[in-house]
Amino acid sequence: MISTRGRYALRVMIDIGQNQGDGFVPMKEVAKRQGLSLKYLEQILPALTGGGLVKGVHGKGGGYRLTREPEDYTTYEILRLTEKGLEPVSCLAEGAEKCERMAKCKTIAFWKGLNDVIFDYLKSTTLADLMHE
Amino acid sequence: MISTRGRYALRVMIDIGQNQGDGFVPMKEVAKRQGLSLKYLEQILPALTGGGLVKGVHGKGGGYRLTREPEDYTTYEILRLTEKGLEPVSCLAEGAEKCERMAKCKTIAFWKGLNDVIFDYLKSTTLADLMHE
DNA sequence: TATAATTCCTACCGCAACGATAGGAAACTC
DNA sequence: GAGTTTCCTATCGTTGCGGTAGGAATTATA
Repeated sequence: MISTRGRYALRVMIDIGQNQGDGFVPMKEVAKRQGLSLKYLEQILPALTGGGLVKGVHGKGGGYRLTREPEDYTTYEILRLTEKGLEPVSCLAEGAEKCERMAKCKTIAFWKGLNDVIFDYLKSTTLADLMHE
Repeated sequence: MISTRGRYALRVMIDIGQNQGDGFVPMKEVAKRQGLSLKYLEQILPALTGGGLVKGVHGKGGGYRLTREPEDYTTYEILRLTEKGLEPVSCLAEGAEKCERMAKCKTIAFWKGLNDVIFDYLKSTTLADLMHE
């Protein structure tokens, strides 16, 4: 289940892309436009700047800008940075402790297959696709 | 994220299918074979009998049997009965309160698309596929 | 009829994550 | 130095997860 963190991140990225012009978009405005809590968004955005998806500048006249063209972001990377785990089952997650039943597990291939269709979909959709919806 | 309820349900269904012969499979044996808590499984199985996926008989010599052939179960219906919600975002869930932003929401089509690839995958995989893994 | 085995029902519990709210520090502009 | 904005961290109430536990109802067998 995708949480609000990832969903809001997507909406924020769209909003920035549509409003940045050649300046910076302050979160205060995004929060107002999107009807979201500013304080909550402030908690999400450092993950996006940390991943290099947006550039944030402090102070008056500051805010955020995309660092690339919208068609060069996949939804996968936006969600990966903001969600705890995108994998549909915990044993496929990154830092998962190895399951000793893995070898004879009859369901693991099935879960990997599910993981693949999800990741393929997320990697094939760009921010530009969402902006021009 | 699929929880242990759904994952265990899948493993239990496989186990029953492989061990039922022409009798009934007691959960006690399944729990031992699968290394799972009997008490926890007892909590999951009523959902499956309620959905008509297995038949449970009480008492000595009792246990569970599949009600159909393994190729006639999709993983979708097994998970649907045992998981809270399979939808990747809450606004697509069954009893979700309607979002007033739905009309101008730029992400809803994206989420529906994700929902579709997941459901298609789950509906195209049968219990027999898992048993013969 | 008694006993053992099995499903089924319900309550409880500790833990972690979610979805924020809040306060303030740091950085930047004018 | 005043105002604005990002950034960092702490806190909080609620909910769900992953069980444990006890016992009632049902059935076969001795």
